[in-house]
Amino acid sequence: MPATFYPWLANSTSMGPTKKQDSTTAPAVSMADLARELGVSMTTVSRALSDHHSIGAVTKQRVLKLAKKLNYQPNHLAAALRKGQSRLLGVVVPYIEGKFFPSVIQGIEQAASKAGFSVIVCQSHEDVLLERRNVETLLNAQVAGVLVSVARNTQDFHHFDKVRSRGIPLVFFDRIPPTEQVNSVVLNDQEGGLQATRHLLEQGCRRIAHLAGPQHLNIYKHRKQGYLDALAAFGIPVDEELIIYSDMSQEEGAAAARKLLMLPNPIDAIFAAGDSAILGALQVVKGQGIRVPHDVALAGFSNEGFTAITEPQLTSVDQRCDEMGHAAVRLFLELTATPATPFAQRQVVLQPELFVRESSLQLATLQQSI
Amino acid sequence: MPATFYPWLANSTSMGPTKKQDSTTAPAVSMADLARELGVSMTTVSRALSDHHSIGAVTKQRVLKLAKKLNYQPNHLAAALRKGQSRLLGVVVPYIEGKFFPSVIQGIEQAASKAGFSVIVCQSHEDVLLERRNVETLLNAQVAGVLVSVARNTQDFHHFDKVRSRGIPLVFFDRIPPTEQVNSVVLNDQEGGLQATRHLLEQGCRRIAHLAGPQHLNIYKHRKQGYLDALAAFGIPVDEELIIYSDMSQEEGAAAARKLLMLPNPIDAIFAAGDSAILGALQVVKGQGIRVPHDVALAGFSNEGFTAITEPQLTSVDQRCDEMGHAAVRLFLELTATPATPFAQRQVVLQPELFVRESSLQLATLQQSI
DNA sequence: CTACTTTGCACAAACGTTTGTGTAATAACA
DNA sequence: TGTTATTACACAAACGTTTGTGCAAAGTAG
Repeated sequence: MPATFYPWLANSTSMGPTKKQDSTTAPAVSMADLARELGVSMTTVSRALSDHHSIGAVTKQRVLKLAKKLNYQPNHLAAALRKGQSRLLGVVVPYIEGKFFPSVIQGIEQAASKAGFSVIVCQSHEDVLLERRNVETLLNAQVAGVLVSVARNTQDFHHFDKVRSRGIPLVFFDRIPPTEQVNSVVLNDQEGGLQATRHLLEQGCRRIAHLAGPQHLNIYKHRKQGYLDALAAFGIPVDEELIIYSDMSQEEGAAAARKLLMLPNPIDAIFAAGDSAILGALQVVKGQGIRVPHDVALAGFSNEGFTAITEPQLTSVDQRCDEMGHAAVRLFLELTATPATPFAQRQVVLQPELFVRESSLQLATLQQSI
Repeated sequence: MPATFYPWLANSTSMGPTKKQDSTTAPAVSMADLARELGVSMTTVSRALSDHHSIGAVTKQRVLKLAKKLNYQPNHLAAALRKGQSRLLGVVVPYIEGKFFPSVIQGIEQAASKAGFSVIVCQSHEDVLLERRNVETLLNAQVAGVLVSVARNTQDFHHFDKVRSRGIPLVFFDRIPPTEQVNSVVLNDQEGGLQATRHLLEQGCRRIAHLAGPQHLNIYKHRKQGYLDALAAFGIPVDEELIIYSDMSQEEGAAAARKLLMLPNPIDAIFAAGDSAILGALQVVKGQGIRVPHDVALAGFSNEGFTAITEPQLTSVDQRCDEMGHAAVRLFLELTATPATPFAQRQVVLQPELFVRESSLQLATLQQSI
């Protein structure tokens, strides 16, 4: 297939040879070209294209038509430079793996592109230093807004002050600064913990263990609180023996399960604050010949992809990842619309959704329902 | 916590009040500010910062020092505008889900940020129209390069001509245009198919079925070819009955397995060109009480996350996702370094790696090795 | 017919860089 | 001492937009 021809190349800018002698490089057509061709000023062209009221209808049409014909492509850089802000949206996440962050990014990209913004992503790799540098990078790129899920060990949040001080909308999602008053969109983790635990209770379980995550992270604290709330609602006393803390890894989930199964008073369910942990637990439980969900029911958190392919499939709380991306962008758009409000930051709380699967459907319940 | 103070705000630009009366907005310090402060020209400042040879060592030091002190942040937009190219790298992928694309993006982001580029991602959602618009968007953002994995149904590749005609490096990865001569980085799918099948043969399997994907897609064609090559290398005749074509979904994988298990002459292994298909097959095989790998060995392609958590764990060919991202960026960097070469496009072929797991480890072999 | 508003457009100055050219001063060489 | 390199910097013109201001012409009200 031969290289595409650009016939209009000959007509345009006949003043001297092109800058670079590279024959493959086609010059971009600018507003000046349109203005010259139409015999009007650049002002008129610019205002016609942005539908300014001070331009007559006929002139607008002439400009638009020629723009189409010459395939005029606006140089966003120049516009951004002049206006001091671009159509770019900066996103900082710890990493792009697993299910959660890719899905959120997917949601962000979708909503942003609908609003005419492009998304530029950075990873902090859970490193505050990198996170700081990412923010600088984004500011240098003159982004119109910054969406952040902070690194795990970030304690100092001063690098975000620069964003605010430049008047750039700043939205945190999922992982938000614990102390400060910020714009944020988070999941209602407590509600999620409540839903899962209540579901287990409704299935007839009465001795429900909880695999809890690091309590200095809000999400895990809230999930545990939901667990406690559900127990309280059913009038079941909390047995601290049944709450095991871990880093939520598959290995520690397995270890926790082993410990739980050795208790003299046997458990009949486990709710883990993470899917990896419940997966580890599942493997241990099955390995000991204990039937799931017949003897022990299981429920996790995050609704990871693998929950639908284990045997039995795992009940889990869905985090509404794409919805979180959408919400973050929506919040950003609202912030750009309204003038900067240093105080009165906005919070959006998403409601989780429990996906009930085999691992928590008690046969007893099934029989009852027949 | 009070808003951060900017004491130097009082000293700088004492000519009139600030543009906007927004007290929260801090002005960015520009090269002009540095120049004025030091009593030199902007030229000097600019060249000092970019380490130009025509600037004296002492002057350079003075400039650098003040830049640090005032926390000067270069406006990349302005530089990009002047130089006609930014430090942005555009990426177009079909979607950001599953394992593959997020991992590749992760690799791209890593390599790009190391080279001082930011990454801006777009999704085509497998839609040529969106893909086309994405490319326009990226061009408007004045990206320095474009990295693309084309949509499934893209047949017309003219929208990429614009990229080339502007002299912007264009690299395709994984999903590349079949007909054209392009810069690309792909996996050696044939080698992957060969490795997996050969492995099954070495485990003692002799009647190996193949779940093939749509043959109009190169990746699936190549994987099948690898399968055929391996059989040929072992002098085993091809039985067309054992090759089943599908869309590689879990459902069709299951259906294919059902069909295969009904053959009068029983099979002893299945190699699927995708992990979802082999997962479907695994479930059917187990459901019929057939032991894996004892009676039938299984191997898939992509090394998805779930291959390590099925029972038994699934052998699969790893696609070196992050390596693909790195390679794509490397290729882009090489292209920017060398002047545009319309012909003689470069190809990079990555070697896959077989991850052997339980689903293909024959007991017979284990016993032999004792 | 005058005074005032609206409409439609042009002029020119920004935005913050980069860079070709000019030009002193100093150094090197014959 | 005169000629040429070299060093170190300044001037000013770009890059492609946006936008405040100015200024006619046309419309409207008195």
